[in-house]
Amino acid sequence: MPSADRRLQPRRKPLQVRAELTRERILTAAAHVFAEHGYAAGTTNRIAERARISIGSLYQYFPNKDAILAQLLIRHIDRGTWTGADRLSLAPGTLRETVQALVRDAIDSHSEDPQLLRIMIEEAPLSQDLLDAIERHGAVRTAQIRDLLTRHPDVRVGDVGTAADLILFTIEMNTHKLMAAPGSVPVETFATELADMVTRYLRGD
Amino acid sequence: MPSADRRLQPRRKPLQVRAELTRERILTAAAHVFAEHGYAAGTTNRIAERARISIGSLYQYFPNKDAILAQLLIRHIDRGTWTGADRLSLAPGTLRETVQALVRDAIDSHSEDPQLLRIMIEEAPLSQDLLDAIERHGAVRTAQIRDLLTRHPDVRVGDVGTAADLILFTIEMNTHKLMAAPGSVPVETFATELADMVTRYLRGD
DNA sequence: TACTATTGTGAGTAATAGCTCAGCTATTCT
DNA sequence: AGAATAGCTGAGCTATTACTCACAATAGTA
Repeated sequence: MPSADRRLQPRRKPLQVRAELTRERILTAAAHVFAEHGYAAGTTNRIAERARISIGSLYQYFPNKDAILAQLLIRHIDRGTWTGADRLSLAPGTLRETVQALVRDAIDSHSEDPQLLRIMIEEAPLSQDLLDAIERHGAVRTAQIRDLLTRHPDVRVGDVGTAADLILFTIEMNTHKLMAAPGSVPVETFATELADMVTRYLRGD
Repeated sequence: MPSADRRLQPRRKPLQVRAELTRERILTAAAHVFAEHGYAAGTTNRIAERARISIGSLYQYFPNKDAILAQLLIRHIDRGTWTGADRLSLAPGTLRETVQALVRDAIDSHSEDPQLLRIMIEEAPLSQDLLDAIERHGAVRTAQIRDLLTRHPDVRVGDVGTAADLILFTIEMNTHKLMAAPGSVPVETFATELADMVTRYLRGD
């Protein structure tokens, strides 16, 4: 763990303001390009063109194409769009309310840029470093939910760890499918049913 | 629907036995190569090399790279690995037994070559034709499950259509995750919990 | 054996995309 | 102002890969 993957590190640190701006333009452009064309067809030249900077500048701040998507993904995670439910560890409430909040947080995290998120989830060539980071993050969330389930009086489930994994993944993937599709299903209905399923499961028979 | 996507049609029909053999070798090799290297890195030259035929022969039976993966996917669907639960439409039994059978069928369909299936699901560049075929197939399955739910006396759910979508997708994705990961979770435990979740949901409060 | 149709070959082509580098411009420092 | 540093440029290099085509080999037929 002492030596991080150099292939994801920038080759130059932006010191001046305009440099930081350039970096931002690259990331913004990349988000648009990846969302629109997908990862493979989202070429670095296209990104540079959209950012209105030269291809050379792009490679001043990102050592390779993968690093750009990695940065976008890390930002998304850090920004808390995947961790919006942290507060739930502390907040009380009925089981149904709690689960509904989980579902709503998932929907929120997918609302910002569903297309980009789809690309990152489905097409990104994830490096081991990035996978580890995501894995660690997932472990934290699972632990939080496990605590929550353990504490809640209404939860009656065999193994709390398995249950935490199961409901987190189920909520995440169903939400992903819901938001990625072009409004084919009424959001409210689906969200309610999803919350119902999880709630009934956690309550036991 | 009268004009199928020509880009997926072979340019020559195998008439002799050795030709059919060659075609088979290509598909077998492609399955291995895609599973091992992924779709992008699974080059046509690598496939030909593994099949021990020339790259030219490969392009005699498949017009392009996409068509090879498409053929593998179509085979998988036709082979019934995704339709193993058809019999459930007729078979009676308790709700829990029925759901458990659904889960087991899903696991079976993912057992054969989980890596290849992962590639096909996550990395395949699906043509519209192929998407339509999958869509149609999915609609059939959903209809079957909807019928099943409608008929079963123990099912108490608001909208049967939404419920069918929800449980099919949930079972499919959870199974996919379970089988794609290298035995990180005990299969039996997870399968039981998954079946429990779906069963409790369908039974209503 | 001679003829034809089918099948197989693999060096080579065309297109694409990630990425470099020598030189230029802008900003900061003294 | 002049020097030093930081930032920017974009033509083009290098590598890769899907795919072609002129030809060779094999199988079927009489």
